[in-house]
Amino acid sequence: MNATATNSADSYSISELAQEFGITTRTIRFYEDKGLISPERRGQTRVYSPEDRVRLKLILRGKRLGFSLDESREIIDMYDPAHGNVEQLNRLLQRIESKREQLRQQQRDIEKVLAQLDEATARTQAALQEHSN
Amino acid sequence: MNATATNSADSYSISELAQEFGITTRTIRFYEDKGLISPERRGQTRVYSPEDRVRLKLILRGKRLGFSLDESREIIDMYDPAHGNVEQLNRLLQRIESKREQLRQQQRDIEKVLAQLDEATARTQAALQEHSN
DNA sequence: ATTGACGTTTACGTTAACGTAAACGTCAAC
DNA sequence: GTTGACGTTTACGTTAACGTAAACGTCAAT
Repeated sequence: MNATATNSADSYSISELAQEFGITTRTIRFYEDKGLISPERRGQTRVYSPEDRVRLKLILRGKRLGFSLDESREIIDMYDPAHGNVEQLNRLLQRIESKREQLRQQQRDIEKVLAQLDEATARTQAALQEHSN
Repeated sequence: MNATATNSADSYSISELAQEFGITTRTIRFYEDKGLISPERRGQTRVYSPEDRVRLKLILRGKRLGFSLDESREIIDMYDPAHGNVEQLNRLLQRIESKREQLRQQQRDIEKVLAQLDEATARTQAALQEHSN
């Protein structure tokens, strides 16, 4: 009765996710190879949970920020309950702060480039003015 | 009389730039191969102007934002006087706006990830609390 | 005149992140 | 019963962005 949701519960096929995020199934399997996603199997077939979907979304977000898959994995791993000892937890806090600083740098970089683009727009419009004379 | 500025005027050697920006000379030559920088030659030796230095800085900024060298080149090329006809100038405005939109997306992404990191910090500190009991 | 520090060119090697193709299984539809 | 859509594994290919090594020139210092 529904074209997109063939399955019973809250799950997705690989091609559903591929289409939703505009990537290929090959890419999704590649992420699995790299240990970024671990879908269940119904026989041979991969079945993706909402959590898997979220992880995929986070990976692609990291990608847009120029993060490598390893970096994205790191950030994702920061999210779940830290199950380590005190030393590990403190190192985690360090890594988090380090990422935070990197992102702040990116924010500054973006501001600079946006300012550049403003100037570029101004100059281009000025050049267009010339043509109208 | 000066250790860093051997040359007469406002110019840099390849190793000076490499050291300043924390990259290798190989990398700088690679950028030249790709047509991103075009230093002058004093005989065989490359001599970099302040403009070359700025271009290098812009390349590295793009790199931090996850831009490819081609994308960085595009942005840099947007900066100089647009020497084309009206059609070209209008296409340039389009590309600029497109880049702007991409950067805005990155800003949103960064905000999301920063929020994630805040949560991660909170959970990690909570886990540390557990250990002190 | 040889040693270093710095520069050069040429060229093969490497890693990440997939693309692409082959060869096959499966299941509903015609 | 075969066609087509979707899934699978296996494996080789590709592009970007450098790394690394070889083999050499140059110039100041010892």
